[in-house]
Amino acid sequence: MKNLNLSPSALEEVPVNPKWKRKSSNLTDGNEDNEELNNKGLSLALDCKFEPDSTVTMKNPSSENSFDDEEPKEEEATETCPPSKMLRTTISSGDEVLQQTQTKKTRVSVRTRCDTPTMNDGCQWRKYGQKIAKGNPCPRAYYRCTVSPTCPVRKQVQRCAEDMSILITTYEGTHNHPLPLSATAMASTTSAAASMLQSRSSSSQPGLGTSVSAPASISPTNGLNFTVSQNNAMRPQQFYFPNSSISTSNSHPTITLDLTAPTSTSHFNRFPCAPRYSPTCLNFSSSSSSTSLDSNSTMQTLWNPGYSTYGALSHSRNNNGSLNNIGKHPPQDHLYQPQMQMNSQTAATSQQSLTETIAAATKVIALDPNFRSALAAAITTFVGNGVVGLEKILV
DNA sequence: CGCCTTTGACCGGCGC
DNA sequence: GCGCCGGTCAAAGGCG
Repeated sequence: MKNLNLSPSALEEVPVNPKWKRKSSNLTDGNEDNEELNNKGLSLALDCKFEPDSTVTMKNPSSENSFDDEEPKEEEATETCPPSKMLRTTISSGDEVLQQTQTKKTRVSVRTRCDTPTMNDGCQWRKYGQKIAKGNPCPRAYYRCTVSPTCPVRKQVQRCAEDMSILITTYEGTHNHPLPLSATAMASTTSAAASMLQSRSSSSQPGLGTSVSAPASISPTNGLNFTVSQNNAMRPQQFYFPNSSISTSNSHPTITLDLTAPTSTSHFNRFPCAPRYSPTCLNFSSSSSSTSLDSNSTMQTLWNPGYSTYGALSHSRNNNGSLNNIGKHPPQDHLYQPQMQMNSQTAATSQQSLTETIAAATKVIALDPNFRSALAAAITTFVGNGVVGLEKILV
């Protein structure tokens, strides 16, 4: 069995620019906290496990095709594979597909409406390149996470060619360091989504006590449906991610979380009350430790589409969403959260997991109720009142 | 002065 | 083998 354990030691594959080390030294304040968190096992690093012996692979030709037909934008925006590539993937033997999955990093692409160059996800990024991608006049910017000099996480930011107001942020890799609370919303969600994507190739995850009981599927309404069960004692949890997709590119399996306003009313049929969120900068900040998803205020602070407390702090000289003063303890940053917000129903279960071992909680962060809550947060932030509908879906 | 962004060059993968 | 393209590097310049 091969595990792609994204522990810090396993993440040395990314060359480290010496400059980052200098930079990291400036983050001592934050890192000290991080180290403390590490001791507490509160790292957001995920165990991304792949099960070679799994009979479930990434391929899902019918659903992918159906999706691609309905949302062609994804191709140019998130490097979704062209038909030829997809064919190459889908016709490959299971071993080959799996091999590719193991050797290629999973990407999580988030489509949002954002007026600013990048959305503020609470993490600290350094731009290291910019390219004009084919098929899109808007340049694609490349960022590295600079919170930790060894952090392998990278993100690509690009405007949608069809709609300049849509910002496509693609995350790759998993943070190998604790994040400030303000960054955990996005990090957890993307990591969870990536893990979910990877879980599609795994029918079970021994040791985690969590399994994806059914492979994710693409709903007729361009949404992601997938079910996660835990410990067999927990009721299977079904997720629905509207406007989202999974793409198994030959190079990078990508999951796309489309958080933009519905381009088609059918996309949000499950969220009839969904308001059109503010087209302002996304702010993946959170100052809340609420345990209820039913609270609109909670969701408004988590992945707040408007400017909240953290957003005001982060508008420094680089408006790319990075946090120059990340180590200066924004009001809520000291409140590191091992868990994302969760609804009351899942709180008990997740807390039980936490009490077992924090390490285990870290591992299951993606497939645990955290996953649920993180994704729920993402959804509910943008659908606002739709949280009720989401709750129904999740239950 | 240190750190950042910018930007052209370079490299590797992939398709033809 | 060649060219295209995505991704990365690194020098140069700007900013606080």
